[in-house]
Amino acid sequence: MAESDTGPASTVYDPSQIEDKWYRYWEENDFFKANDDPEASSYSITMPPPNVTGRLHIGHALQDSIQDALTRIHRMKGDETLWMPGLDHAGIATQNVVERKIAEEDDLTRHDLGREAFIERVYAWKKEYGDIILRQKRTLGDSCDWERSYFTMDEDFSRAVQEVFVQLYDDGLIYRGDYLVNWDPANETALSDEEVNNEERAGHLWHVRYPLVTDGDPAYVTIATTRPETILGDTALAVHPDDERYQHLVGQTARVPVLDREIPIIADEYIDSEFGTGALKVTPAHDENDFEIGERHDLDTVNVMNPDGTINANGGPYEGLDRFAARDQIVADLDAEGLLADVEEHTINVPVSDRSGAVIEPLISRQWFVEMEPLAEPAIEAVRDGTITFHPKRWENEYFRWMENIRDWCISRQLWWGHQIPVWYYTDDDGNPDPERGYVVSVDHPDTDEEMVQDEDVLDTWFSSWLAPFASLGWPDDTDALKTFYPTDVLVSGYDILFFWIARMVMAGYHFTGQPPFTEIFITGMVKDEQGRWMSKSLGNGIDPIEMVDQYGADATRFTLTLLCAQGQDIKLAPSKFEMGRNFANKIWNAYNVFGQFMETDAQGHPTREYHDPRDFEELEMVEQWMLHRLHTAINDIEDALSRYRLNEAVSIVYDVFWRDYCDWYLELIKPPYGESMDEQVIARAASIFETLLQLLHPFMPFVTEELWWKVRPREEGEACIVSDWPQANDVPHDAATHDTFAHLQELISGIRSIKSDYGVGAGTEVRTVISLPETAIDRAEAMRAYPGYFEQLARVTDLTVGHNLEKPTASASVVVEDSEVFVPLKGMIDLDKERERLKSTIAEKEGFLKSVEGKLQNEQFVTKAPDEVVERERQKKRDATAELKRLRANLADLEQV
RNA sequence: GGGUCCUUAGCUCAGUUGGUUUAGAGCGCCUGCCUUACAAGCAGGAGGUCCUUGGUUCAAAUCCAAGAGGACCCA
Repeated sequence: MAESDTGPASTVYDPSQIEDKWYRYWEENDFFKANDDPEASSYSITMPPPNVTGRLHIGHALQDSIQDALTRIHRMKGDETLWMPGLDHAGIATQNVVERKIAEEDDLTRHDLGREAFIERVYAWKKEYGDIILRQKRTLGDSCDWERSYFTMDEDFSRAVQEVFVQLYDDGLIYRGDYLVNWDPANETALSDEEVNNEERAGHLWHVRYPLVTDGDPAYVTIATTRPETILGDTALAVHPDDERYQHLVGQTARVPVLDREIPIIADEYIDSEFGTGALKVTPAHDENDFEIGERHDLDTVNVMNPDGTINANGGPYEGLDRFAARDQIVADLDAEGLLADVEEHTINVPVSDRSGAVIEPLISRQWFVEMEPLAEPAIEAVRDGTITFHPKRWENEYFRWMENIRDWCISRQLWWGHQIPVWYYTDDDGNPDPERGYVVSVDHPDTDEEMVQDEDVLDTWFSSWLAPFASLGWPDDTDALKTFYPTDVLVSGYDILFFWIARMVMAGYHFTGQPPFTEIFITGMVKDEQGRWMSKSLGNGIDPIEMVDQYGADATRFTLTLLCAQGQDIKLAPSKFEMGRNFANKIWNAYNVFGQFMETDAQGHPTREYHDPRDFEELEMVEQWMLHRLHTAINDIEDALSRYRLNEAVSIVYDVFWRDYCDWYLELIKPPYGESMDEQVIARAASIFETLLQLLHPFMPFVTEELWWKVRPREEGEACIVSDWPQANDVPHDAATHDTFAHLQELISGIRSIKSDYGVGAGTEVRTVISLPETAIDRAEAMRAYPGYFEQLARVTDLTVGHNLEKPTASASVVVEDSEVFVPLKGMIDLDKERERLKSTIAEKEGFLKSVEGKLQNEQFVTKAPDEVVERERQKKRDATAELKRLRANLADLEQV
């Protein structure tokens, strides 16, 4: 915070004074509520349901800022608008945090508690953190329909999940089997391919000698492995059939080192003769490629690992050792026995659990899978034919690549927290599932006399959240909510969950509803820290959005994030960035006072009477006409930016028109002299334009705009900014000719200010100014004569002479603006050398410009091939520059004579 | 190994389908201002081989190719 020694007149905007008040007001008036009305023109967004593991992070704030802006815009446009909130149970992540909590607080494991008691603890956690997150979203100003809020473990939602499982099973798309899966030994559960990341790590390539059973030369086959512990599960050695080095060995038998088990030597095309020694050990139970080789050659499958990553009884002497301890021990033993031929440094790709960070073990396990290819087909087609569009478009490539190479989805998890799989087993006498007797797939307990037990495992979290767009609206029932709001309009999310969630939702949408879940996909960049690193708890470099709201205000936080979010680029963020938004909110707040201080208001600051019909724009001053034209243009530009999902552009347009045009020029000019009052008509128009600007700003800065909305004129109860009509460009009068004249005048004023600054004449010092125009510029001259006050107000020009082809007064500084010349007599203050330098540098600049324009025009190719309008534009530039140069040189020559 | 993105002012980044002056913003910097809305502000300034090299074109920050550096995704 900068220390402030400002006087009592200083009014600093304090967001904390008003934000809660307005949020409560909006909620109490049901403004966020969407009505089911299948006939209505509707707009809907499914909020990516945050998971209940923790607090909101800055990425949520970014995505919410965008979604809420879209929501508010469409609400103002009169659409029946629904922003659908929800919470995700986040199976494995939530189970992890609760396990950690009970370990820390009570020194218990979930097994100590038992399933039921543990689930109770998870629900307690969910209650606490779910509430925190929803409260935090309110703090941001999210205008979602909270009454519809769902949780993926709710009864209704769970029912949808179970129905989907049954339906897919009936469709023949769910199957169960023993396959090699990604096993997370820390969580002791299977994971999907998407939950596994490959990391490059420094490792070793151990060359190991496998003794041949048959005597002879050589006595060994040497293989290379990166995971010696898997030697325990070897069931063959393999070489390439064309590899001459090994052909004679095929069909022989080798001995597994350390264990002394006998295994065959086989030939398989898969072997890469170039890698390692060209001979491969085959461990079907612990390697995907080996598994396939095993299938082809009908090899034994020996699993040597327990679910917790320790070696099991098949590992003989190594039983009970952790896999990495076993690795070290085996290497040591091999070395001792002289079976370790070589050790190389080797970079290996290690699969790592996205959740626990543990090294993943490929393990054969009985799991449930979804066959994905049939689901992918319509999802691919929808993007291909443009039914669904990505913004930015390039993400389509990622989507296609994944969809077209899709692999079956392992959906069962050996966890307690989640949707229990709707599969029921017949039991044996002890009440345990009897594998011989089979199972029934059913949402409810099958309708039989005997007791059946449900599958203990739960479903992958994403197997529920992929249903969000329709399950949140009541599917599988054919509800009015579904009819009104489904398909939804746009999905806003980060690319980190493109496959996990977004792509799967498209598949689910088509398969279960026959429709796309949404038609636009807005992919945001990710928020990184100042150095471009991912924000993480371990690095402690995260930015807490709620802290930012406390410090800078929700409006500032939202504004800044939206402004920085350009077309899917990652955002490097530092807390200081929010100053931009805070300063802007403060600017808006203070701008109101310019005219607001002259309004008659009640104790709340609300006007007590209507000043003017805001649509009556008769007899406008030049600056007012100019301002309206700027506003008109801005509305059009914003609309255009929004249609292309360029929210950062929209925000930047409204920022500029508010600050640069409305505040810097318009307000400065309508401000009355000290002590005088403001004309009522002027107040009314200022308030009216301000009102429209508030509406344009509202979707991005809802609080400060709502607060001021009530201060610009008397309102009926409920006539809030949030539900006001979105501004239409054509409702704003616009006159391009006046606009141009004023724009020219702005340049002249800037010129005068520039001269004053260059000569150290205080901005407040009064000066005389002569403006010379060509005879043809009669209208412009008249306009300037009509508004000498503009020059006085903005440049302290107290004596303005406007004429045609006027003489330059002696000892004056000059600027040339297009066809106009501005002379500021500065008797006694002018420094001739300095003025010469000024003019010379301007001339040099202009000459360079003229030269480049002439270069183009002298190019015959350009003149013949470029479009006429482009050539004409260049010719105009040449004429203008030539004329300006003439005046500049004349001014210089004039100086030389002194 | 395959793919995507990024490289523009001291810093962080905008820059639509190539042509609006010789490229913009915020922050920072320099000068002057507590000018009765705002010092979280106002006015005026300085500051750029648009990564490099080729190519396409009348015209390239923008399109194409190669290279350099960085980030990410997939295998």
